[in-house]
Amino acid sequence: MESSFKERVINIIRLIPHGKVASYGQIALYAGLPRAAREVGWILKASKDDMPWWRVLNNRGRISIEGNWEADKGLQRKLLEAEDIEIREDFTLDIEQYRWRITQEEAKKLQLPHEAIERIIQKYKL
DNA sequence: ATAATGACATGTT
DNA sequence: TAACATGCCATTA
Repeated sequence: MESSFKERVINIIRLIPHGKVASYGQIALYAGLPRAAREVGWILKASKDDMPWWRVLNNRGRISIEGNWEADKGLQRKLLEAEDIEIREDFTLDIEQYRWRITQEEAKKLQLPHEAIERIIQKYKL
């Protein structure tokens, strides 16, 4: 089953350009469910082959993959470093320095909910 | 149908 | 700054 929320999340993540990153909550906000950061994680896990999953981090600038994902954790750092993003020893980074911001044109093209647009403007200064 | 879980976020200590 | 609590909501059990 494919919810429109899921499709929006996938489309949004695909817009993140080389060398930029976004947080789970930020993606959820763009997709219209501001408090559904965890769902973005679910979608990433299920569709990691269809999008640049490594450009999505938690809002504290930390690579969140733990446990069984240890292998991918190292891979994520490698992929980010390959895009000239500096990662510290403890897998953290200065997310604000690299945070991607959606453009009005992109938001319009994705037909994001009007509510979402307002929240984006308020929080991330679209 | 209810309860637990999770690649999270935010506010309070 | 870091640990803990609470909120979220789709997915699992």
